[in-house]
Amino acid sequence: MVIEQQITKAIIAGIKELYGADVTANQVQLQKTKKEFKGHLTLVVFPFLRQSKKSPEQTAQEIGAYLVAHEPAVAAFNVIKGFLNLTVASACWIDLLNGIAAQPAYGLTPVTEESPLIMIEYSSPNTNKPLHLGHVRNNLLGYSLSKILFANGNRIVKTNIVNDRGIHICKSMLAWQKWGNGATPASTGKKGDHLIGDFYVLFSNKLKEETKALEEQGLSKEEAEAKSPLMAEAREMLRKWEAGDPEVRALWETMNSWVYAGFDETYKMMGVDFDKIYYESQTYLEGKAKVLEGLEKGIFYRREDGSVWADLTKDGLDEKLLLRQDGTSVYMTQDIGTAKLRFDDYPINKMIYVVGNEQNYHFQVLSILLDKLGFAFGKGLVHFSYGMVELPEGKMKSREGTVVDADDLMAEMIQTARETSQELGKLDEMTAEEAEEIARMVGLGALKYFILKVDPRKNMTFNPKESIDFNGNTGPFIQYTYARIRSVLRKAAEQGITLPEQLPLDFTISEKEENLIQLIADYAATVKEAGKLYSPACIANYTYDLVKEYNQFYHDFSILREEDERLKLFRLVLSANVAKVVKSAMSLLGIEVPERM
RNA sequence: GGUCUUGUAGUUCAACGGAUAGAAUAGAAGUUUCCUAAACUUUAGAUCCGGGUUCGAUUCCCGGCGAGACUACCA
Repeated sequence: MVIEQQITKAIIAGIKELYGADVTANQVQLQKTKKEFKGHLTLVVFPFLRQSKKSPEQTAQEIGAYLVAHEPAVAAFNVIKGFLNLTVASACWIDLLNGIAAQPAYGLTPVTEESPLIMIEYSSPNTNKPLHLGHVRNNLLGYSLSKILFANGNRIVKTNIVNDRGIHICKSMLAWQKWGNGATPASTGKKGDHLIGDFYVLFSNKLKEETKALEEQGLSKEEAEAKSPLMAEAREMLRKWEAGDPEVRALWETMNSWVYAGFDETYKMMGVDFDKIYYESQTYLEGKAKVLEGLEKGIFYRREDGSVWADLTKDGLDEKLLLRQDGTSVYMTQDIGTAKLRFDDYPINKMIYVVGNEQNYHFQVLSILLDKLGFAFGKGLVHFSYGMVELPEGKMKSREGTVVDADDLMAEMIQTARETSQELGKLDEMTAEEAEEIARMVGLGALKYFILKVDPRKNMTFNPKESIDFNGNTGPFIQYTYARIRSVLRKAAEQGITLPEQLPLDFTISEKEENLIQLIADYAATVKEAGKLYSPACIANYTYDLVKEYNQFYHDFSILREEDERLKLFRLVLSANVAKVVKSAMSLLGIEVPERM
């Protein structure tokens, strides 16, 4: 990074001197040299042909010659077509490594009181069923994004909005009342969220029986559902809830508390957390008030049946319902209320919603509505929209029972990690606790890495079997490399070798090693890019590149057997810094790395 | 129908408008007196189709075709 800036400056000066033209740093396309060519950095000279009025080759030759003569960092150059490949002096690379070694938090931007405050919402579960694979992607993306933005020098508030009210919860409650026989998490040994989820499924099944019977009498699906006594009971329960009926509220409180206990367990296992949790039961009234306020100001309008709407046809969208004819609020209304509360609570500079892409339209509308209502942040809200997770067999369908449960999934991943380790005899010398801890890190690392390495916008296929592959572009492979480096460093310490804080600059290292230093140094730029693009995938793929490169390098020789003491120390320092960067990068993904495995 | 997203090796993923489109996996062939073989080496294989902009297009624009999501008084 520093080297690039230095050379960019020299190039600008060179073009000024050679062709008398002024160019900006933006026009200087200095990129990493491709592997198959000699050199570290490549200048694309096509943009400068206008100034030089010469052929690409000749222009590149002239700039190259100038740089070698005037810029000490450039040791040599070669020209291929319109590409000027520059070789940077070894001493520069060692100097760069010294600089990185001296910074414990290399690549990370410190956060101060004055840093921008970003609120990031993710997870957002319903309280009527346990978390599934889709939530897993959401949680991992949200958590990783918060770490990445923090690493880029932002203050972060992680938040969760729990959909704790509505007809869906009433369905679970009703089923529990009717057929639950007083079951509790304690009495059944089930996690609270799973217990409630089971009752929700039970309700759906009973309802299906009922509507099926009605449909056979000639009613349409909608009519059958409208006439179903069970649905009527559920709706009645929701009405009572809204009216504050003490009995319904008490049941609601109890059942929600079971669910939250279950969620907490899942979040803890997943390694995600929140700074502030909002509940829709506490925000929907706020939203209603805000909508009525907008109605008074003439931003919205009321239809004859009493329902309240926003006309967004001028914005190229449809009309949107905000309050039902009975005055109750809808999803959008609640989001308006939640937004208001949040901005009352925190001086937020930017709001990011991590929500699936099926809600793209919703957030488009929300942004416009908030703007119309006079919230300064409305236009700037970010909907971090991610794609669906599919299975090799196709989409997850709750109706067909193909939904992958988050708890089950994590348990399976850990179990597979455990079995694989046992087969390989890796855990023989460890205590049971150590082995279990490593199985946990590896199993979850495999899951997290597999999901985060994919571009968030894209739909992805999650293959549980492949994800825990210990080869290739996977979490375990990266963890393994890290553990191996740590092992080398431990052995070095046992041999009484202490790593110098600064390496001398006056010895030669191989081009491969120079490339590796370059790759380590790229970490800082990668973190910035990930912050700009909101992309954990960026970090993941970088980490794999680094680890892969290191493995090839490492395979060629034995560091501890190296007889040249200076070279040995250099390689140890190099390894230590690879480990440092890998650990830091993985931490941005929310993945732990074991010291041994 | 409309809006948005997306289309790259058999498969899963990469590629600020730059060189011969990278990896991984599955396939084929190898490597262990070596700090952890969960590794490494070699090999074969892809940009949906048609136009346009450009010195140069997987990338940007237009038109097809395919996939997905949304278009609820569900959340």
